Amino acid sequence: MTTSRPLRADAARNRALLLAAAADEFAEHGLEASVADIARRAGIGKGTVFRHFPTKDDLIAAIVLDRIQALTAIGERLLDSDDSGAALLEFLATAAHQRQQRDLSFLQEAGDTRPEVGNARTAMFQTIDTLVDRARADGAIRPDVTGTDVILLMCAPNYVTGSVPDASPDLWQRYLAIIFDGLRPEGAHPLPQPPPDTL
Amino acid sequence: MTTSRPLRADAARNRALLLAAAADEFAEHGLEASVADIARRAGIGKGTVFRHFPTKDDLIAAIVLDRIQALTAIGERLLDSDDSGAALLEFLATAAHQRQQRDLSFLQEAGDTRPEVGNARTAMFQTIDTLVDRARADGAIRPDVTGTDVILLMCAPNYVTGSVPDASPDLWQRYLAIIFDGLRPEGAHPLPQPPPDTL
DNA sequence: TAACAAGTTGACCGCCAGGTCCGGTTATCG
DNA sequence: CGATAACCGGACCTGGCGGTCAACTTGTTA
Repeated sequence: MTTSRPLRADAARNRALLLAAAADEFAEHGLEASVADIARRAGIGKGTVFRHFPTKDDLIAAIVLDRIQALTAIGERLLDSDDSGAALLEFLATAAHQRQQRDLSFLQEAGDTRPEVGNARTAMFQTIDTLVDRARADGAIRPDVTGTDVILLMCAPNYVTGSVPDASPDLWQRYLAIIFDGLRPEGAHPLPQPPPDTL
Repeated sequence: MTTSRPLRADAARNRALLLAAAADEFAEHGLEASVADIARRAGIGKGTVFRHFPTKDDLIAAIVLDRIQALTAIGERLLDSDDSGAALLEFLATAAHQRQQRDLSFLQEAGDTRPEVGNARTAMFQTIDTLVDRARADGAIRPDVTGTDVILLMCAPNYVTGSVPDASPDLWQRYLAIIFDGLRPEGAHPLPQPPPDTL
């Protein structure tokens, strides 16, 4: 973690503009948004983008890393909650709400092969595992679901909602509620397949 | 529906090879599979692809249309079932199983602006609506979910499963079961948002 | 304020995927 | 069997993308 020289004032401003613009553009058009569009939206030249991030994947990784760390922090904080079931639900709500609009499923796909992202992801997975273990121990969720299940399902509300043209921005809450009802112990039917072991 | 001239023998064979290869390639690599790869897989030239389908989107539309119609037929057949809840579950299982492996969420995105696809989609939606109405009338699913909800959720099991590297090909069944448990009346909690009206 | 390093920019490059086209091939029918 | 039209194929075109670079601008610091 060598911080080298401090960034020049305008460079720091441009970097912030760039990150914001990239997040917006990715939220609207998915990861295939072009670097030129991002630069235009940020009001900077395309070359500047590549000065801050040598590769488009590096840009994506930076945003993804930020989101993962933010989510992990929230999950960590929720570990102190009294109601473990409500804590898990709130975590899932935050996760769904954070990445608005389009896909940007930063859980698996994006920014792999970048060790920092992989490490952050692993940390987040561990936090989720703990959150789920507590909820299960308290009987807030059914005994046969695992942390991996929750990790996989946590993207679903946004995905499901993503294809509705004029949806309310809170529509994801409806599907999170339905899916979470499926995670509850009441009225649970046996599951036909074991959970995956590797992610 | 003017059938014009019957296709020449080899042309019909190539068309069949092409459709099969395209379906496989799309299943493996998603819609961004290249036309060149599809042609190579089918053992035909790239020009032949564009002879049968003027545009890649036309190719996609053809496959999507076929899938939609097949699904609609299955749904129609399941309307005769005694157990409306089991019928709905089987329909969702068929839908999830049909489009194996990767995304290919042919419900909304793909092949829009093509009227035939839109019409077929509308027909499928109506069939699903009927299926859901019966299940709800029989108390097999909770009263506050609509056909639109089911339409949106039906892609989720495959999506969720798609990002697991070495998943069992039947893993989607696990998540379909969880989500379907969320649709059941037992232990249902009130939903925070109304369903979308337009699709 | 002067001088330099850091930052910026947009023209430019190579690549790749969709789409075109025309010379060669082949099924079909009288 | 032979003529013809339908069909095939791959070289070619084109546009848009990620990424590079050298000339220019600007924040910084002594």
